[in-house]
Amino acid sequence: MIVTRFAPSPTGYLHVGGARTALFNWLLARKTGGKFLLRIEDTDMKRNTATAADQVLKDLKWLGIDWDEGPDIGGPNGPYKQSERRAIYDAYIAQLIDAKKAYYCFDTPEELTELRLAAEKEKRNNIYPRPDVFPSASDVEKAKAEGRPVTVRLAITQTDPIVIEDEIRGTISIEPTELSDFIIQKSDGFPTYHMAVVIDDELMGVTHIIRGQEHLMNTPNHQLLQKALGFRVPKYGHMSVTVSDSGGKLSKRERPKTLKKAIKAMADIDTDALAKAGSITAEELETFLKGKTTPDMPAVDAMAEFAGVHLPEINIVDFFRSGYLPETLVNFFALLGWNPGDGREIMNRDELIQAFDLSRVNKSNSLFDRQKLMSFNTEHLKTTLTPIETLVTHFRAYLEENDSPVAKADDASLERIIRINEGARTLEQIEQKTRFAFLADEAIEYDPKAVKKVLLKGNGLEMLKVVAEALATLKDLTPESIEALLRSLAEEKQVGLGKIAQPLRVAICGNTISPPIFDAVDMLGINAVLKRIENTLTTFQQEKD
RNA sequence: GGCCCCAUCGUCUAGAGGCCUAGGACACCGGGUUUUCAACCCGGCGACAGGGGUUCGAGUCCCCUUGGGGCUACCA
Repeated sequence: MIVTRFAPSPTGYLHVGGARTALFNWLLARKTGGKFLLRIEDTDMKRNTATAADQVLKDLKWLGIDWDEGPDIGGPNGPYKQSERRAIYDAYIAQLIDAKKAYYCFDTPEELTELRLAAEKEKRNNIYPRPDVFPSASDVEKAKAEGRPVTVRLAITQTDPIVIEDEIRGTISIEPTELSDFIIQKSDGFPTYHMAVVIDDELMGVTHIIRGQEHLMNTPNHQLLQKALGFRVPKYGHMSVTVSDSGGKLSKRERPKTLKKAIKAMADIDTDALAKAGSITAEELETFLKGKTTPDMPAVDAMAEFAGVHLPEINIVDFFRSGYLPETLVNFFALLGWNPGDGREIMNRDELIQAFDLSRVNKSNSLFDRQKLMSFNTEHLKTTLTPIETLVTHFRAYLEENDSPVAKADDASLERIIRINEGARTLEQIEQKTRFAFLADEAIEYDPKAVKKVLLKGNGLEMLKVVAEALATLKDLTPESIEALLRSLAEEKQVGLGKIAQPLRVAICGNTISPPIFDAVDMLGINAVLKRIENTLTTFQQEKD
């Protein structure tokens, strides 16, 4: 049975790269009827945060990537947090030391830096100088007494090339002379990533490791470790990386970078208010704009919202907040470096699982194209692709996350809203087009451009009066009856429907963008419609005169 | 610098030596539809990085060059 895993280190939100890695492992497991494990790699005590681990789990769940064993649900090979597996690692490290396959080191960080600098200067690889005689237990005591750090390194004694049979890249061979004895236990007693990952994958029965290209050069080390410990070698597959369409790596830094650029371009922004919006001091804002410091993510997000800047989505939550569907992301990520080979692009989860094949994964890097993502979202937003109940659930979650007034609507209304907005690109667009119906009549904000073009120029206001009179006589209010009424009105007045619909639209929505006008009127209800027309007439009649 | 990986339209890609006059999708441009924004329909633009081989025949195999990426930590 194929067993795959996703092993994030909890240092922040789940990002695009991590989600893609998780997805490929998950697809492989689901396709083959195998198991998919989740393991938290929290051996770096300096970087981990407890909430980050929970957030990663939450993000995966939102994407619909589920696991068969993991920190929250347990399993036969737990615990699934590396910080809770210390005893296991210690035993294997002791085993390697006893067998003289690993040895203690007592170098200070300064000494190691010196070694590295010397190697750089001489233009050679930084290979750690292995002592001829390995330090003994008493040497360890002595070093500790002197206050020196104690670490453990693996002795690399193999002379044959290390061969990686990569499921994606084919055979890769590396000379052992390129490899340095690396640390397997840190001075704080924790194993390094290399040690922990090798032991866990063995003990948890992981058969296939699909990971990013950044791990390719770790693999010889891992294989050496497996050999030294008498473990089996799992199958490896190293995926290409995905880079951002705004240039460079798809990294967290993109959001602050974009914000900084946008703020600098705004000549007349109130910096004090901006700093306040981000809950940072004016000084902090200043150093940020000078490029010296970077505020934390919540501050960046808050300031972006204040300034009305759209930040590039990097983390999975960013896509959620921007109104993308998890179905879209899963579909899109899967196609970044893989394709079914039959030309299909828009696929749901089951189709992806059905079609997935490791041998069709590409080797070349790809660019994250947000426009294509948006087009995918448009497709997944259609009820022909995604069940309406699913769309309603996602829409409600989106509305609640963003504190939208539309969240007041019941499920039946949300369903209707989604249906009449078929063709929208994101949930955000649907929300923007619909929120007019959930605001107080007096809270409508008129778009000056729309007012000028539709109401003040020409006879927009007169038409509005006519429409109001006609609507007031309408008995049963349905989109169909409204349509019939407005159409006959247009005919009677010898004008196009637009001459009637547009003023009405601006009157009830405040701008020229709305769902189809008949639905918009119906949704709002006749009383509110008449009230808003009246408000509009009184507000702009004088302005025109 | 060293080691490793990669290379087809702007982007994601199809392509397993003759099915290639290189196909699709997104984007872009033009047109249609239309009560707005979208969506939708039709059409168009547009690529084998360069150079050597191998072969009757190369986008496909080999080599070199160039370009891009990754790694080079007591981070994962």
